[in-house]
Amino acid sequence: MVSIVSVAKAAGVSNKTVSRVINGEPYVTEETREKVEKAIRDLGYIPNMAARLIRSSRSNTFGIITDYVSTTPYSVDIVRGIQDWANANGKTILMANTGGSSEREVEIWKMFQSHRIDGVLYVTMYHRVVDPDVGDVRIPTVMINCRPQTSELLQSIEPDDYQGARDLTRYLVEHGHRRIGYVRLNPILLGAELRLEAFLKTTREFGFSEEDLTIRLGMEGSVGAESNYVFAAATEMLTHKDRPTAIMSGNDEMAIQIYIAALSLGLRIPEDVSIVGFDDFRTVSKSLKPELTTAALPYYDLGLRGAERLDTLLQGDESGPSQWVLPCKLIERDSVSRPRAFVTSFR
Amino acid sequence: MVSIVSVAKAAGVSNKTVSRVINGEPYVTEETREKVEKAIRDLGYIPNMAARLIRSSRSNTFGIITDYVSTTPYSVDIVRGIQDWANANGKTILMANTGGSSEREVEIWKMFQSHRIDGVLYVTMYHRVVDPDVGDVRIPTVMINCRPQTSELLQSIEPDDYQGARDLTRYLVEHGHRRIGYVRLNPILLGAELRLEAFLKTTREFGFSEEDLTIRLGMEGSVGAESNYVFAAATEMLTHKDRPTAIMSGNDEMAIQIYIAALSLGLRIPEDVSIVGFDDFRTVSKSLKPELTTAALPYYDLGLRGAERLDTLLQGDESGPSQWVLPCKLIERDSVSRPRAFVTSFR
DNA sequence: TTGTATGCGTTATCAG
DNA sequence: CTGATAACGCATACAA
Repeated sequence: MVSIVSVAKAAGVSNKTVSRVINGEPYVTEETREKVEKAIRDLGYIPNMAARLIRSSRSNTFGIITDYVSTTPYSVDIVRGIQDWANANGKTILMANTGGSSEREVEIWKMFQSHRIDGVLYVTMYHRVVDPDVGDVRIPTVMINCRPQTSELLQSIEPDDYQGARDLTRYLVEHGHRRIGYVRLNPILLGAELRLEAFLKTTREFGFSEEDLTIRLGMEGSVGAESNYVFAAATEMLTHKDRPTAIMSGNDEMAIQIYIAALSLGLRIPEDVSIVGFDDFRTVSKSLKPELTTAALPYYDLGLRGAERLDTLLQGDESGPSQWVLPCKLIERDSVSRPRAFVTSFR
Repeated sequence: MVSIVSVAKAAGVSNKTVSRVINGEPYVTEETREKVEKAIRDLGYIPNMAARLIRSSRSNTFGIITDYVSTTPYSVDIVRGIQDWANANGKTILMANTGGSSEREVEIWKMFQSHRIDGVLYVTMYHRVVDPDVGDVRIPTVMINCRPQTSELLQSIEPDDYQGARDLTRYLVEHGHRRIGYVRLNPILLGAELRLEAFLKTTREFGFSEEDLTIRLGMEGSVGAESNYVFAAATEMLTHKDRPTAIMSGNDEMAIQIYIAALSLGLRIPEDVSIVGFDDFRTVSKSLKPELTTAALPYYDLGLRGAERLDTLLQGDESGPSQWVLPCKLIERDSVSRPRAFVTSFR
């Protein structure tokens, strides 16, 4: 393996001079610099990070620890956001996932420690509360898409499920819907509660009563082994005599079943039923016809900002909120129109 | 930072002895070993990988280089397979993705080199032919889900799209379908060609003629910016007077649109049209009602086997085929039945 | 502007 | 079985 010494020999200078050139330090003649650079090119020298790290206790490496995120389609964008930031800022990424095992998690923290990682990004697939199993390892950490159970002083950055659901609800109301169905997410997810709460509160603000709302549970059970009631729930809602003119789906994935239920009953979307999703999971939201109006979870930004935040933290800047929330963006597509009854009665 | 020397001091032995214990080398008294292990625990010592690497030029680290894989829902399972293998075998994973940029790719190879990575897993999101942009870096590499353009001696491991499509076609034929529609994948994907070829050849073997088959292009254009004709193509097929009794979809995602097209036309699935997908992209295939019969791409195994293969390669074992293909598994669910006309005519 | 000596945490050598 | 010491590739202090 070609080292700094061999380059020095080839260029006829000392190792320190080579080091200067590599690290762009001043006080090197243009001439010397060129000589060294040529030698580097000729020998194909590439610096050895490990050796560098051993001296300067900054590895310029971030660790990503995930639960199932790398396993699942949803939140990979978080990882992409992190990677892009790391790429742009010369950091390396070490990645590992726990698969839900607490033992494995302790091992991972040790592994991170043994690589002298500068900081950790703790990422979860679903927006949820977690209890990191750090063992006795202590590395600066930013939590992404989750918040710590214990109120430890861990920084976190999360999506604003509440605001997203509120915007979606308003959007429906402003389109004239007065009977709205709601298919709930699995209650074990943080988003389930936040989104439902926003829906309930917002409709109440608009003067809706209990009878205007039909709320059904779509899924329950542990992640990966859920019971799925979405199709049945949607079918039931839509066959009711006072059926809702719009349905709000816990997420985009569940909206597939709502579409199918509606179409199977001969209902047209959006003329007979408007539908909105949540997440903007493109594979689904753009495959549905008409394309699905939904709220985009700020996954990519969560990753980007999280990495950025970790970096400022590492530079000793502890200012800023310890819990940070990023807004969801309403994506208007074609699955919502004014309800027919409503349009008719106001003509 | 607590080092091997501090442990040695605490245990009252030499650093080499500590090293022996850590690496499980023989020739250490049980008594000494326990003394050392206690010191390690007490001090919370964790080995420094960087320092270790500097001596023993094996980093025990694999690099994963992806195109857009970490960006997309599809093939994350490949990464999971790799991670699981790495985890079970004490390897660390360094991950980076090119986002399609060739410049970036060269940088990544350099970065890998500078970390003295043992080997690289080159992973693509879609099954395709690639031309790795290695620069002048040379690291043992296994390609996953893709094959090299130039016939360099790079090992590759790929899914058997042909066999998967053949099995699916047979399945349809064996269920009595004699008029089959086919919605093609984007032709820039390797799978598009292989799957279509299998479909054509298999139907021919069963004595189908051109008129029995309706083949339409579902998507085209560069990845991420495709033109999408699936809904229109399916609608057209299904309104034809001699409409197919079954449709084979290029993949599961496209099947969403086929479902919607069918249902919008008042057709029932599978009674009026049977539908099969490809990929077993669960989020979709299990959300569709009836659940989608499809062929599962062996993503997880691709990752697992790929990592395993790279490891044997690194141990100097060059035997085995340079191109290895893993079968797709037919996943039988509820979107296929015998065609009504067929059943009737044989009663 | 350049070079020399030393140390980082580990493993390897070889003598005890 | 155990330990003293060198060596890995680089950065840092200090000297020239």
